[in-house]
Amino acid sequence: MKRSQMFTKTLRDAPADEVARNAVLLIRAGFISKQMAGAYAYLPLGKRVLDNIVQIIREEMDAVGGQELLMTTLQSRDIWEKTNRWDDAVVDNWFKTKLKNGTELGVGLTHEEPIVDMLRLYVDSYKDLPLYVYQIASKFRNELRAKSGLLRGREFMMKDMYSFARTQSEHDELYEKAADAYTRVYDRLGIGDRTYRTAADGGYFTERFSDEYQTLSKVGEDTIYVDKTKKLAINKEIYTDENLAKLGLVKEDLVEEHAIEVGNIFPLESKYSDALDLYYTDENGKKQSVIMGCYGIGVSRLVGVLAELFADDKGLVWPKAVAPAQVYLINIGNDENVVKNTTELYEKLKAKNIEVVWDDRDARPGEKFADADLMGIPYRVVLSEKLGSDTVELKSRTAENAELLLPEQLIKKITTNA
RNA sequence: CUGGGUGUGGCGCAGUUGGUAGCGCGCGGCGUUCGGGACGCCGAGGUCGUCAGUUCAAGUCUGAUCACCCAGACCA
Repeated sequence: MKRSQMFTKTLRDAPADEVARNAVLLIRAGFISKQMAGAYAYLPLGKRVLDNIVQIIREEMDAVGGQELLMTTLQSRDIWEKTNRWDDAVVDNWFKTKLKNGTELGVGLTHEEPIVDMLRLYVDSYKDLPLYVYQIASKFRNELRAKSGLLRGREFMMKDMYSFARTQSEHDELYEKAADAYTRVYDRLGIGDRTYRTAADGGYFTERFSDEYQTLSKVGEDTIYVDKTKKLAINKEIYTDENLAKLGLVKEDLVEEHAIEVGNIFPLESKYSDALDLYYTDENGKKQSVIMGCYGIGVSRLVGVLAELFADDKGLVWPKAVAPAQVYLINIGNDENVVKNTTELYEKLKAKNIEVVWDDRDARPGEKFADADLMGIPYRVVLSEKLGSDTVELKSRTAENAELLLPEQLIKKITTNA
């Protein structure tokens, strides 16, 4: 993509109505645009990051047998009444709307009810189970207070998966398989080393513990106690001697940390399946309850988490796995040969399927460097008269110094490291 | 929802005791520049969040309202 054709621009000043680092940087760099408190539009660069994260999650869910589908945002009231989750006194962050004829509808804040209700048509026999289904879609929650940029919005992108098992032990297997998939997702996103599986309150869903995935960060809303050796943690909300014993954690090994919840998984037992009449017939012709689990990842929140975590005083620093492009290509000056060589390199990189933003604007070097840094593209490549016609300069976003290479060496280096 | 704060060209801000709006960035033109956000000259762009009121006169005072930010509570 040529920079001169991108419709977004970078901003020198931070927006006045944002304080959160993730929002400030993402807006300044032209990745997102605020529509209202808690609702952000994704501009081309931000959309690419979001898509890259989505793709990683999709691959890992598919790898454990997840089947992707897409439910509707509009939800009918009656199924939510069956589980007693329609009443605003019970679930207070609903967005609700009405049909012209007055019928009340819910705007999807989660999808247990509609998914279970829909599956009644397809799940009859023990032969139809076990099953994982998931979707990646927008969720709407009427939070009393949106805050922290992408970390807590009213409209956000979420991956929600649901598992359906015949027995508790089969469920436990599915649950752990999904947990492993979560670990792989966070590893691939570059936050595996600071993300902990964290025992938490099952909340509305279950008497058992749920598991949150918490990424250490000083801006996190949650307080957790981490056992770094065991790679486990416990949320402050259930931090009692009794629970520590249950989890096999020892107080002396725990460190208090702030963290951002980047995922959570819940054992649901048969709470929803029973309430919505989803049963199966076993080998003996007997009606049995379906044991469920649900598994959420805040996809758009992850964009914010990565922006928040991987940034320096110059701007964003994307991990290669999610960066909107791998290379920020810069020609310095408008010398005929430099432009010609840059054009050739640009075409070569594209031919190798390396995503590249070419800053072809008639701008001064400092401005191009500043934008390359602000946008956080992993590699910066410079061509100039000074370097001569067969030399290009490569600098990684996190490196202090640049190195000089031949164009072919550059391509080789990027393709092997990318 | 409770408490605190903020709304003035596209963005970031200033605006004295009420007297008809100004700066920086950005934008358009010309010229000089060209390895870390250059410089000069010229130019376009604002019913001061909205509504109502006080006043000869309101960006400035009063009331209401909307929006946004922060802290807390809330977040199944």
